[in-house]
Amino acid sequence: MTNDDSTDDSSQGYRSVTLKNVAERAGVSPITVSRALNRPELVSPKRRARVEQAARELGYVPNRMAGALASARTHVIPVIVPSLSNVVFIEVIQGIQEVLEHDGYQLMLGNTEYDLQREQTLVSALLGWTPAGTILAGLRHLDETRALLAGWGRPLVEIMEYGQDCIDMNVGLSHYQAGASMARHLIERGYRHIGFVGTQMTNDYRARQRCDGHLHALEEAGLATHHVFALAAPSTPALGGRALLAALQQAPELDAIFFANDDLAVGAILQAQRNAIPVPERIAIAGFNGLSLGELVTPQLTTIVSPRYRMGKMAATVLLRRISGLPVTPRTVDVGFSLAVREST
Amino acid sequence: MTNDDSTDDSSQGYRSVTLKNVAERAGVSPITVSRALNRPELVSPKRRARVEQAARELGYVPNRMAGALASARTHVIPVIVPSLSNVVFIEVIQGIQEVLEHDGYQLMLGNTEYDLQREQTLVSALLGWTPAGTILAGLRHLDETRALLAGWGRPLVEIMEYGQDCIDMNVGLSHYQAGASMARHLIERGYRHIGFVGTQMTNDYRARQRCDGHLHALEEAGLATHHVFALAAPSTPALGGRALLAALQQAPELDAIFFANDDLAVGAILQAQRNAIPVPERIAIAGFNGLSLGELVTPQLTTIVSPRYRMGKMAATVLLRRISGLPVTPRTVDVGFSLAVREST
DNA sequence: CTGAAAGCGCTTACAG
DNA sequence: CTGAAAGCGCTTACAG
Repeated sequence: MTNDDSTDDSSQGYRSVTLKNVAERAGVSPITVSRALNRPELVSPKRRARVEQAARELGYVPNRMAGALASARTHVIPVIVPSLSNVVFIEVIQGIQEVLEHDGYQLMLGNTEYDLQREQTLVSALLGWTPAGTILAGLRHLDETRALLAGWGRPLVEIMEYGQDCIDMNVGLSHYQAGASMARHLIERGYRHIGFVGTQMTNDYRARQRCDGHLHALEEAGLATHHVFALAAPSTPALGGRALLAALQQAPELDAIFFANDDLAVGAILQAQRNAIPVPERIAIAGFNGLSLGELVTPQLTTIVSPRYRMGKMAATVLLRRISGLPVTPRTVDVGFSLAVREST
Repeated sequence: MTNDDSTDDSSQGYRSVTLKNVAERAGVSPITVSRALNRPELVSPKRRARVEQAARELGYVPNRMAGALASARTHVIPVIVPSLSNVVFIEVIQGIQEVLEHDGYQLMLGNTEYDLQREQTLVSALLGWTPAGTILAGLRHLDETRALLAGWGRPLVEIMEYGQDCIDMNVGLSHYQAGASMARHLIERGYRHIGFVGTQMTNDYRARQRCDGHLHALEEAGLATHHVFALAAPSTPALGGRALLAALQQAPELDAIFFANDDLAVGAILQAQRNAIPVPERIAIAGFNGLSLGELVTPQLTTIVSPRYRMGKMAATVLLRRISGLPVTPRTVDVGFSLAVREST
């Protein structure tokens, strides 16, 4: 069923109920309608009621484009992440969304798929919405992107990782330290042949940072550091399972594997179970993220817990503070991480 | 570090490079700039080059608000879903996003949290962006919402479920039939005391439809239909595990449980493993969705596979067809489902 | 192929 | 408390 009501609807040239229509119906000027709707305290109760009724009767929906253009301000916040397949980003987005929505801001989602060139295109397109501020995953961007954002002059939060050199504000954690922390745990437990399995490490430089931290810790302990397995496909439990088997075949001396994330690690545990490989006796398994699934598998997964939801909320909160002109100090926040030692190591 | 460059940046009254600025720099009229950027074939190569260079030098980003207002058309598509915690919606969104982005449309995300009143608020707010079309999860809405959308006059696709009474277009599957299909499978396998476990069934009426279909099939087979466990919290594997134990305690005669989704069912399998409850010998377990994790757990999960990603792509595709004025027949598509019989039943 | 004029729907100072 | 005027940055016919 198509619908052809009220106004002239030529499918493209469709124009809906406007401020002016409401004004006519309420018998006031357009400007009074605008005020009655946006700053009701400035309008007499009587007229306000008339306007509100007229708006309701007409099914008036304010045109945000016009409002934004006239006021040179919007309630749009682009949020640009490298992936949606990873639950981690979903949780961050949920934290952000909750805060934004509470204050009447609309999230606009961009997905770079770990491609900095796509990020550049997205940033440039989204700035065309004259957003009030922006949230961007990561601290690494093309020079062009950095320049664009630096010259933009509105609040910006870079999230996920913590480091120097942010453009405006930064809320994240050190992936290098997280990697080192897990490696030290494995070393303390007595493992001596520790491998690392990651995916898409060329583009996912945060996973690479965890790997680097891990390698650094191994080196410090005088252990071999050449057991790094880098896979091309996106992380899934199934891939983790296959990677476990492949790694054990290629390097039977391995006694522990640190997976770049919990998706892979959980898959490895499930695969080990299928193949009757004792974990952690034959091979210890560790992950990164702290997904709840890790507590349900047997053995339960040792992992590093990152405060994703909280990071999202915090990023949105400092952004909105800056947007409303309030001071934000410090400009950078390390949300940290914690090591959850469970049964798999 | 804050940035204060170029233009006057009073943080709110900030205005950026405009068409006019580019025109001045290129030594042409604004209208030529607009054309050079939007319909380059209408402009002489020489001027076009001048314009493009000026735009690049100035870092010009077109103001979409102004463009939208002037042309009465946007490239915005709101996508409204009931939840982001559920991977299912993420996959649908990915499918949609891929198609939209390819055609230069921007997805605007709304999350109702299974609350029809919130849906109404969101729809009304998002229509203010004068979107080119809309994608909305579900066929049930408040009367107010239906009226608003029916009067709106632009293309709309309702997704996830298939049924009569869509407002404009519909791409989905029958949850009632899916539920019945799984129940019949369990009956064929010889199970006679079959329970159903679902969460938030008051609001998640698609889960309720699966339950209804399941109950109908049991009734047809002359089996008891009173083993329905409705939980209040959102679905997680952990909750599924707890629900399994609770159900077996309350109704020890149960020999099979159909979980409303794979999140719950996978958790139940993992929990059974921990508690050494043989699956399917003591209790058969089935799910709904076809998440890949179901193939990794032991025993592998019997489930119903829904084509989420494909549904998302299809919905976006028919929407864009309608937006560009092409005919779409039929207006409703049943994407179907398939029963994946694995080890857990 | 190029430009002057009008207008999209709203808000912002500015007067009353 | 209320309204007339100007303008936000762009595009759309309409003339040349």
